[in-house]
Amino acid sequence: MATLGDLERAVMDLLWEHQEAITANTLRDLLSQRPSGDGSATESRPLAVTTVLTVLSRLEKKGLVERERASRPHRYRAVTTRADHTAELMLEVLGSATDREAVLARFIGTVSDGEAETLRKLLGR
Amino acid sequence: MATLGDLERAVMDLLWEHQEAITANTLRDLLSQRPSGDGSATESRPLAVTTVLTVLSRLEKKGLVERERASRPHRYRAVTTRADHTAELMLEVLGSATDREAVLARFIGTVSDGEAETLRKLLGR
DNA sequence: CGTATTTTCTACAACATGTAGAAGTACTAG
DNA sequence: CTAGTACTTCTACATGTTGTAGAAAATACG
Repeated sequence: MATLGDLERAVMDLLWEHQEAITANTLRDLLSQRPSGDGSATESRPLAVTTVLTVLSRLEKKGLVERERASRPHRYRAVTTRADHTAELMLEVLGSATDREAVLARFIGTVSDGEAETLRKLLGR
Repeated sequence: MATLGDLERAVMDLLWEHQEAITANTLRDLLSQRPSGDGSATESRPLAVTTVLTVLSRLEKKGLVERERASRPHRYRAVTTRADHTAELMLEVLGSATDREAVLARFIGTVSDGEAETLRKLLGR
């Protein structure tokens, strides 16, 4: 599976938020603003741009990101939307099971009421 | 997330197949029979029993396996069913999304017809 | 008690990820 | 065209995870 590390994840989140392709420098700036998830006011030193670039090429290799090599500071964008990506992951997980129906049963049984309602709507009753 | 390696996965698959708790030695034997997934006729890869034991304690630490320390050759069993585990994973993935509805929409859109039918039944009021 | 079995400790190679300096390439102002 | 600047690619290392197993310790059996 394509499991992402924390930084990779943070980068993808930013790319998913921006429909426009953005540069590594922009990403670095955005990353330095964003608190590192745990809520602690860790005003840590910003990442080196090379760090961001490394992560971006890794994400590119994984097929999650593509870059415009044309524009001088290369611009990067997510290949899929976050929703697509997440749905794909879910399908991948589901696909790994031999007993799909049983999985779906547990899944439905645990999902929130609101989500169940959403699903009902989506499945067009 | 709790991502499993190939061997860990193979061990879990075997434990999930056996409702009875089984020993590391039994597992090793079962593993040596099982072809390594890729279909190649790679016969016999006799793992050392310590290897299996290491993997089992890691899985125990991850909370996926529990062991009966009482019986002399310890016996191991999966804590949850495979279906439960898979459904949990799916929920975890879904939970990581900010736009749950969108994810569910893609998910439903991609699931096979049969599965959609199953879901309809499961959600059936 | 001595030996065979079982379990735990310790170790290492390979890979993934976070991190970034060094070195190379290209673009712009003179 | 040239030097300096901006950008990209290479290379490197620390840490953590997983596959793999020998060495050492614990336990059971005769």
